[in-house]
Amino acid sequence: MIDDDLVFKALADRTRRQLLDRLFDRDGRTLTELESEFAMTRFGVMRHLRVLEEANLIVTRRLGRKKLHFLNPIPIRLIHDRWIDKYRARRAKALAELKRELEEEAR
Amino acid sequence: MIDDDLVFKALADRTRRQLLDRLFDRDGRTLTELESEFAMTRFGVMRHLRVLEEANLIVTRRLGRKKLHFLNPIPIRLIHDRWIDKYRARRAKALAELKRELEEEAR
DNA sequence: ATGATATGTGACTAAATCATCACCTGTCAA
DNA sequence: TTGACAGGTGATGATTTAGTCACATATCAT
Repeated sequence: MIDDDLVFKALADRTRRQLLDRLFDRDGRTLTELESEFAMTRFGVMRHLRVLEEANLIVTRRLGRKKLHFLNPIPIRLIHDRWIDKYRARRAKALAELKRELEEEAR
Repeated sequence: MIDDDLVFKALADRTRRQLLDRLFDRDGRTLTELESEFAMTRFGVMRHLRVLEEANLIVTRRLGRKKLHFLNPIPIRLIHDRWIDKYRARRAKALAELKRELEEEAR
C-alpha cells in the first residue's frame, strides 16, 4: 500500500533524497556503508532510512547481521503519473531534455 | 531555475497536492475559484499557491484583477528522471499499471 | 566463548512549518 | 465616482520534524 503523505514527506528532506541518489547509483548498500558518506551520525542516517522504508521508497533485505537497501521506483512513477497525462508526458520530457542541454551548454 | 528543495517542500503538503490535482483537472483557475473548494481560509490557500509558484510547480498569468493559475509539468518530470532510468522506467510503468488494475479489481 | 561488528529504540532539544488574523492595494461595473 | 470584488502582506501561536544521545540486541570471526 502506498501512502501519499508518507512518500512526499519522505522526499521533503535533502538528506533522504541524497540517500536515494546513492541507491540509484548502486543498490544493495548497508547502513554503515551509507552512513560513511554523510556528515551525520549513524542514528540520523538510520532514522532517515526508516522513513524512506515506511514510505516504500526503499525496500530492504536482511543478510546475516547486515541489512541491504534497494530503491523502489514505483512511488516515483506514481507521482509522475498523477500530474502528467500522455499528452503532457511528451511535452514535459522534451522540455526537461532541453533544459538539461541548455544547462550543459552554459558550462 | 528549478530548486530541488523548493519543489519537494512544496509537494510535502497535502493541501498543495490537492491544489495541483485541481489544476491538473483543469488549468487557468483563479484564487477565489480554488479557495471555494477547500475548507480553509482564503489566506491559507493563497499562501499555498505562492509556495507552489515559488517552486515553479505552477505558473500564473494576470488578467485584469484576476490571476490565472496553470500547472507546470517540468519539475514533476525531473523528479521522475532523477530516480528512474530507461530500464527502470519500463518496469516501473508496468508495475504501476498492475497496481492500479489490482486496486480496481478489488472494488 | 568473546570481542568486534551491524543494526535498533525511546527521550530530548532546536528549528521549521501550517493556519489564522487584521489590515491593505488594485480593478471592475453601473 | 463609488461600492463591490479579486488579490496581497507581516506577525503570531500551535504543531511537526531533524538530529543527537545513552543504551540495547543480534550476528560474525577466531
